[in-house]
Amino acid sequence: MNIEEQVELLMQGTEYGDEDLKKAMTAELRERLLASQKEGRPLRVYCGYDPTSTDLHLGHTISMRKLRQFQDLGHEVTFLIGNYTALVGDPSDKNKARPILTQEQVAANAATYADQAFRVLDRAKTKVRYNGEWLSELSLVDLIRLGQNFTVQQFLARENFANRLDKGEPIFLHETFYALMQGYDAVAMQTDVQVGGTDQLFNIIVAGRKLQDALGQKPLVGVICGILPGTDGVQRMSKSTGNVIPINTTADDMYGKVMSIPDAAMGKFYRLVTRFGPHEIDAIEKSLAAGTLHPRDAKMKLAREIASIFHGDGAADAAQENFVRTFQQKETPTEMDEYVLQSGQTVLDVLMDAGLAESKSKARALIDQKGVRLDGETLDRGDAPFPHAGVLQVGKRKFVRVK
RNA sequence: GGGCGGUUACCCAAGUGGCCAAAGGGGACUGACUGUAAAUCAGUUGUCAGAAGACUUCGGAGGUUCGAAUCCUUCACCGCCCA
Repeated sequence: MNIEEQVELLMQGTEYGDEDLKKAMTAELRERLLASQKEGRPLRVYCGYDPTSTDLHLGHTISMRKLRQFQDLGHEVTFLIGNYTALVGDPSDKNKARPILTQEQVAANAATYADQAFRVLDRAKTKVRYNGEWLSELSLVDLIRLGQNFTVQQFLARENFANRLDKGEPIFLHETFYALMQGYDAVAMQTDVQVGGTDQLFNIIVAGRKLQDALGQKPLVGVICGILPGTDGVQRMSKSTGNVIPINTTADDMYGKVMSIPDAAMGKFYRLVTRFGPHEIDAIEKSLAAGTLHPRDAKMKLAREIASIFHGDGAADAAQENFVRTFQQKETPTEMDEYVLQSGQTVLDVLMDAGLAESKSKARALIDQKGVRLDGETLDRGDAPFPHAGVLQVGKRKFVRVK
């Protein structure tokens, strides 16, 4: 892959919100890649993760995919665990008071986090480091000196803060330290390239570059990844909006959830979380536009790719077969959970007990809505005894074999 | 330290004494249709009850009232302004 193609790949899916900045970063990246090639020195690339939660979803993997691209091009990638920042408690996506994590919790979270990350990253080529390594060494004086490189106005101009100021939402003082701490990470690791989401634009472009410059290093190149929408196709994928595609789920579920995204969102998914390069994606979009590729097939390709990343080709193919069988041919899946019928149970009892409904009210609603079938026959009496053994179906995609 | 305001269901948010199990939006779920778990349209979304209805819920705890998400007291957390 020549340098131009590398630049194109590495800038795929990036979003700077400003054309000039994007041009500048693209140019600097090109320059860095050329220098790296000439000197035979891999670029030092990193992305930081605060292990505050353990349930990763597809949205979290965007930056990992980007790191992987650097990795595949032979650069040195560090998966930085923000154990020190996590101890402080990041309030940036504050909704609820974030509990301060203990060291043990952070370590445990970090372990599961890294474990999930290595489904995207190449474990053998990844350095794992903790920012407590150097942040815990900083004294108050050091912090003050770092702070001397910034003005309050710079922080207030930051979109994130400006919005919150406008809306009367809290801005915690230590959030300003956050940028400094993160910037110092870049310095401590002598970073060439830092990867992050658009919410990290300030921390990366302003804080990181400025501190490096002030401390005599060449300012890093920021690779700012775009935002992945959730299953609704519009809002950012996030647990609180309930539109996530989790990493720790079955291949079938993952495949199906990807199939449920609106057609319009496919482009972003292709660019942000798959292994496809610019030319392949381009070709797909051209055929879509020309009508030679059916949107459903484009989405199936996407779903298979994503399932394959996390579960391997075999499981992804099986998921695809199941999908076609169940939803396109309306047949029952080959494998399903089993439930042993007990005497005297009503339809409602079985729905509840087999985990197909959370409450009797919900179960009743499902029956009223004609969403409950036994061997293809719609059941309309919840209080009636369960008729007979067979395949119990709730909605389009929940099946249980009742014995 | 002083003054004012806020805390509502999965999320956002309306509601300022009965018509409130609580508007609206998002999400989720179901049905129809389809090209798919897309789009579109319709419906459901506290719990229990076959139903009428009953019970629990609006930051926590008390209180006023025939009646409270709404008024009072107090506690907790948060915001804004002034210092």
